[in-house]
Amino acid sequence: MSIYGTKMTEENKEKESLNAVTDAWSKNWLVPVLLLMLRQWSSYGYELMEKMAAFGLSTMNAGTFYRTLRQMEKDGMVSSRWDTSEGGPARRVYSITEAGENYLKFWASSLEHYQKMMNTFFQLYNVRPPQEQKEDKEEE
Amino acid sequence: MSIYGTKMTEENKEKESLNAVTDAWSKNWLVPVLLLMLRQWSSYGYELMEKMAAFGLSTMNAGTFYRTLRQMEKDGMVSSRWDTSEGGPARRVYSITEAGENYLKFWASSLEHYQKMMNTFFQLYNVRPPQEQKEDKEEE
DNA sequence: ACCATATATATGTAAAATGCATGTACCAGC
DNA sequence: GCTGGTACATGCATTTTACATATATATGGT
Repeated sequence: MSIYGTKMTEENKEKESLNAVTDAWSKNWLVPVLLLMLRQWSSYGYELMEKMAAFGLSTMNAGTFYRTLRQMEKDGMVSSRWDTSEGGPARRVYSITEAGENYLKFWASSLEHYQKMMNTFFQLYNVRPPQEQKEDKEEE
Repeated sequence: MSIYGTKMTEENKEKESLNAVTDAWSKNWLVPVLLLMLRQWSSYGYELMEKMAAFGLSTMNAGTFYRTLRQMEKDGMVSSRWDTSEGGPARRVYSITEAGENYLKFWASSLEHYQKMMNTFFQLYNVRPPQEQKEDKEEE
């Protein structure tokens, strides 16, 4: 399965720059979405990675993904314990912490600021369709 | 650094994590906002930097800012020429290119996708206030 | 038993991005 | 001459990221 580590064969460049943008989004959303998931059920890296893919966030490679989780634990947003009850290799099961809940709360509030940015962007974007004034001088 | 949490000197933890998030936003918005500005008038780094600050995007340091512009030129989104007509040091004046316009167009369309993400986030965020189900197991 | 595959996590390392300080240069005012 | 503002650039150390690889457990096929 290639949820992770898909290498690009370099023939479709538009798609490439498209991914450049969506990847930037994903990077910002990774932590909050993980916290959202963990707020519902505690879970472990491999499963979270699959859910992220289903969520539409093209995850980075697995290594970085796991390291992100460990970093979140260092930052106190989640805590982890080993689970060997199921068959197969042991799972590191993460649970959201109080600090993680607070981070989510903060994230939600900051989205409003982001909403304003988006509105401002569209205002500026729609106002003047790109005409021939590129070679102007700037006034002061 | 720990984020927004249980164990921190509480000096100004909110401010710290707030900046962590808004900086991530700013980084994403830098290129599209620069292109928006250049679509209106060609301009140069120093002026663009001031406008960005006025725009509310806490810019990175000047060095990285200039490097970003040069990188945008390498990527074909802008083109530049020297302007020595005004007094003072020469200015590298940037103009948006066709590719830059296309990038803006793509950015605008991707914002719609982003809008959906925000809505999904809030749906999940508002549905279940954090109760005591953290210690659940996952089903299959 | 042997081997391939899927599951599950982690790390070594090189490349890329970033922050910070510093350098170059032009001009105005004192 | 000296200082300060404007304008752009680079050197270098730190941080972040991608990519490949390593470790370990269980299952199914031959």
